[in-house]
Amino acid sequence: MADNIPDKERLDVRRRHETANIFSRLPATYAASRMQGQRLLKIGGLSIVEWRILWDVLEAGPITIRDLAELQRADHSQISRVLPKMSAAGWIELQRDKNDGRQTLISLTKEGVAAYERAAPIMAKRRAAFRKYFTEDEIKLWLDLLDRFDVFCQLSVEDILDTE
Amino acid sequence: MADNIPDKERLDVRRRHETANIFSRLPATYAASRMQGQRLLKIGGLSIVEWRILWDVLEAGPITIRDLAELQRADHSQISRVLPKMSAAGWIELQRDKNDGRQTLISLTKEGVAAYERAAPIMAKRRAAFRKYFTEDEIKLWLDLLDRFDVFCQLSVEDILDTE
DNA sequence: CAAAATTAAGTGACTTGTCACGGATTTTTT
DNA sequence: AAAAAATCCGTGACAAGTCACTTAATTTTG
Repeated sequence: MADNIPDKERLDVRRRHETANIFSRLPATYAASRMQGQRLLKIGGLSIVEWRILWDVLEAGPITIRDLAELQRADHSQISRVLPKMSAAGWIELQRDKNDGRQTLISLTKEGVAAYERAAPIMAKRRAAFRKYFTEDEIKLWLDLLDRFDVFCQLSVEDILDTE
Repeated sequence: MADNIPDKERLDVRRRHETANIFSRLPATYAASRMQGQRLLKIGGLSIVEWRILWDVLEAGPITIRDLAELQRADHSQISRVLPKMSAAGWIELQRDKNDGRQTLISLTKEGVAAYERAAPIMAKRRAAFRKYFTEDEIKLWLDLLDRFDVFCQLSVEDILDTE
């Protein structure tokens, strides 16, 4: 702690360390991406969670909450919590599955499709802009890193403690 | 919507699309990483925010809230909010900067160093495990992608809408 | 077939993260 | 030197995400 190195330099050193640490970078980068998404979706009056649901239901619906959560690699509670609001807005219809009474099937209404279509071109432009910043190969490489990182993140506390 | 493609296949198609979409992957991946971090820090009785603060203050302190936030690329409010609790726990000392009365200088107490040292070896093991999953070059490449993605995320709504 | 185990969904409680705004202090401009 | 602008920090309000627990329904097992 009580080094003789000037404060300014210790700050710079620390900044370089933080910059080179993937674990430090991820939260900030994801937050920035999320904020950008929120700003873009605000134009169409959607939240991120709503947008994801509309898109997935449009492409793969009618669909259960469970399957939606799996598609989005997210906890089902996140979806479950937003549905009443989306239903009240008239975007989706919820109906109990006749074959399996535990499940709820989500389908889009015309208003839901309209809500989707308000946001979709904007989000498509975002992806187009993204592809101007990164080549096809770079994206593939990145996805591969994410695949492997997902595996790493499944390591349990014991796995980590047993390292080395 | 009313395609003739079976539901199962549409789900698979959608899953592949989600899997290949960086914007879809980031939230899940970051969430998984954060959860792993939380589980590891729980052993030492720390939250993520607390851990980051302890580490940065140890390496670069005494330091202001502003500088801490900049190091972590996070909003100052996140740090500001946790400090009273950490001060009450006896880990840090807060004192108003004599040169600039707006600023608060954060420094570690002995108990703060002890709290850091309870978590540090565990987190070091995590980074060691991480380096077994990814080579030095891959990490460099990933950091470069993140650097460029950060630039992309700074694009304003207008920038995005002007695309193409 | 009854009992036990699993699964789907809803909900409470929490963490991590942002933005916006106000009050106090410092710095810059005129 | 006074006025204006900028900066630091605290706080309220919110979004996105998790886990743990409950209830209801279905499947599996004995």
